[in-house]
Amino acid sequence: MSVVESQVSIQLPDGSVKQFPAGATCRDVAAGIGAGLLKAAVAAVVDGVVVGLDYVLPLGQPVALQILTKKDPAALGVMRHSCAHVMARAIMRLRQGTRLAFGPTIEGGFYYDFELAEPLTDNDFPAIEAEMRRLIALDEPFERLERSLDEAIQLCQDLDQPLKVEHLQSGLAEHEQVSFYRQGEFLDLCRGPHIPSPKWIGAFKLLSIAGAYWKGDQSRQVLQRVYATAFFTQEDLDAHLQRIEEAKRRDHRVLGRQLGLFHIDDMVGQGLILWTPKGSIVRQELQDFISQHLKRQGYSQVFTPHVGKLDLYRTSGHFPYYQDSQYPPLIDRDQLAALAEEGCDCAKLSDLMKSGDIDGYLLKPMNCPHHIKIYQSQPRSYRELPLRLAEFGTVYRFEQSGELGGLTRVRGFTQDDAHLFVRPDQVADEIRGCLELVKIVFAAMGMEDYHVRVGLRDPHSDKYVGSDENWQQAEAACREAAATLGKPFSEEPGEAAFYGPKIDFVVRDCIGRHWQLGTVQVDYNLPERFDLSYTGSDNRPHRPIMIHRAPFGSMERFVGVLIEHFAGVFPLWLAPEQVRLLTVSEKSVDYAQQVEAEFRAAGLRVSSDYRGEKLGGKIRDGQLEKVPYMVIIGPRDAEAGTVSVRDRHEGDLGAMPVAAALQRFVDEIREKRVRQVAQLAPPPEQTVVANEY
RNA sequence: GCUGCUGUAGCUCAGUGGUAGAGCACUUCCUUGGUAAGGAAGAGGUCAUGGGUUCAAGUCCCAUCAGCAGCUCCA
Repeated sequence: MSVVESQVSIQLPDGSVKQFPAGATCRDVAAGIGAGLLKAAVAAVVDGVVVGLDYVLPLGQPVALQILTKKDPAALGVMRHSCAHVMARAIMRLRQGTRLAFGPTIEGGFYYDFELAEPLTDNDFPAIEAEMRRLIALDEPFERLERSLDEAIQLCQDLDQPLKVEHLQSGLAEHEQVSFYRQGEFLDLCRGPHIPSPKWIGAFKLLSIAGAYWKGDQSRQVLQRVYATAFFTQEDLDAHLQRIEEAKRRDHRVLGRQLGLFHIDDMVGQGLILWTPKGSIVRQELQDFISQHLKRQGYSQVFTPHVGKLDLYRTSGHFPYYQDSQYPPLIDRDQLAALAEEGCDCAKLSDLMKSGDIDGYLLKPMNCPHHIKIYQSQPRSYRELPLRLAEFGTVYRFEQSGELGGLTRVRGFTQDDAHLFVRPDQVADEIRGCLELVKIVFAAMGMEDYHVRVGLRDPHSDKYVGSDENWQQAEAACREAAATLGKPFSEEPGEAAFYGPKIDFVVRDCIGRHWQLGTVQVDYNLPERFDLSYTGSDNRPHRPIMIHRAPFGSMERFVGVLIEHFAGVFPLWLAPEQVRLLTVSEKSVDYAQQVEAEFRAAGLRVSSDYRGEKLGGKIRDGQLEKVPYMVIIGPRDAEAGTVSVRDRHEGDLGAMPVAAALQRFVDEIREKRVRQVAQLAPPPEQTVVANEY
């Protein structure tokens, strides 16, 4: 063995190379660099992999090594996972017989899944937190143990941890060696890495409790998941909790009620949105905006009904493929009566419906079948294509009750839908046109924070319709078009629609949830199912290709996301109430009414506050109701023919002639100016370290 | 759909098995004022719904409905 091979050789981030004797750990390296670094060291990165300080460095070839301190985003992830161990240890001490599942680091914190005889509630949090604080104060080190697979299985059996045993036998069966981490009496199967000791856990808090299926499988038992977070300092934790509070305040469900934008009523039904006058204005402005662009791009507006016969959806595939997520069909009254007469039970009825032996109507789950029938209503020539049919079409889907919430997941919603019937040579251009529209919409809202996802077929699933060849063509077309966007995009198998691949636009809301908004989908299958054709220049029939697209997704979801995006402060052109007139006292009401009439005649959405309140109180009310402009009118204004304009963002702008104020408002509306997008302070950076097997 | 929590005035929320509460909003009166809360009085309730326990239930138990968090799903 040469000298080089019997030594550890490392390269530090500054490029310098150092040698250490065999068996050296990352801690030894830190110590070799300096006592200060040794004291500050939390973990290390070796050749790009985050490891603990006790990691024994390999002999031979030099490795890149970086010591992590709490300033490094990856260190936060390591510490949080260690805190998850402390939490699990505390719960096991408080609850005998607790079975451990998984406890990874996630964005913003960590969780741990448990199987317990008696469920935990958040009333248990103080006791758990107190026990955790006690355990942290003991400052016992995290100690790594390596075991062979068989030893590990035996160990977990001895520890009475059946979930860990199962995981070792199934998920980790191909591993020869696995690792455990010990802290005091607590021993847990874990890949690591961990912080050296819990003294690094500066501040933590248990946040919530929820159910989660074992291994994410709906057919397995439900475990209890405890969510929590941890930071190196109390200040960071406080800031984090403050961000959560701030995010709650701009939740569209909260703002929607405060600002009177929409209402959901038990008597109408779950997930069915009632648009109030104010919310309707926002929606109508958006629809008008998109309609303008549709006209420019050569779309034809159509209207179709809310129901269609079952056969239509049998042909399209919606009824057989997605029965569970549809409202049950509406059945012909006489047919139903006749069946009842025969003593037909519900199960039989359901079978008859499936087999097509009785007919009925379905609340439409999608608009495409209706649009297809418009296409088919007359013979089509290649000269007519592309035919672009657009509709603000309302569709109904019976989403699982646990999924519903606010405007973002509902049972009835209106898509800004369109279907393009195109020749093969037009597909690429038309997809690009659709993407262009999406870009226009997002740019108009000042929405920069979205990502593009190309949804492909899951090769292992059989939920898709159509030939392999069609799918390959369509997927290639989507990839190609997405590449022209100039934004990085991800390819995600399993995210395709059942009839074709798609390009989705995904945004994040204020509490970190991701929502799919706009979508563009290429479809070779529905044209085939409906036997669509057009006459080509060769005077022979050809099959068109369909493109489904909805740049807003649905009006409901889009408005919900917009409420949060603007934190309820809409740009002037969208604001339900654009200008509010406030009188300084009742002496100025007559003049204010003249101004009000003038503003209204110019098309502004004006309201007035002529109450006998003091001006400060009226301003406060207007500000809380997020009115973009308040126009204050007092005796001085009546005298001079002016108004005093108060801008929600900038405050008092001073007195100006009525015409000047009007011009300002009209210009801002015409330009659809977006003046301010609400930003939440960014959280401290954390790299999520994969610390679960 | 699953697990857990919650449901009291329009809103935000107190409420110990024994007479239903507060703040804000609302109505009326007083106040007539210049850029984030002037004062007073009044009105407002089937304590989500349906059962049960109890002399007595907003409070304890069960079911249903709905909301929230998460899981699973999302054409």
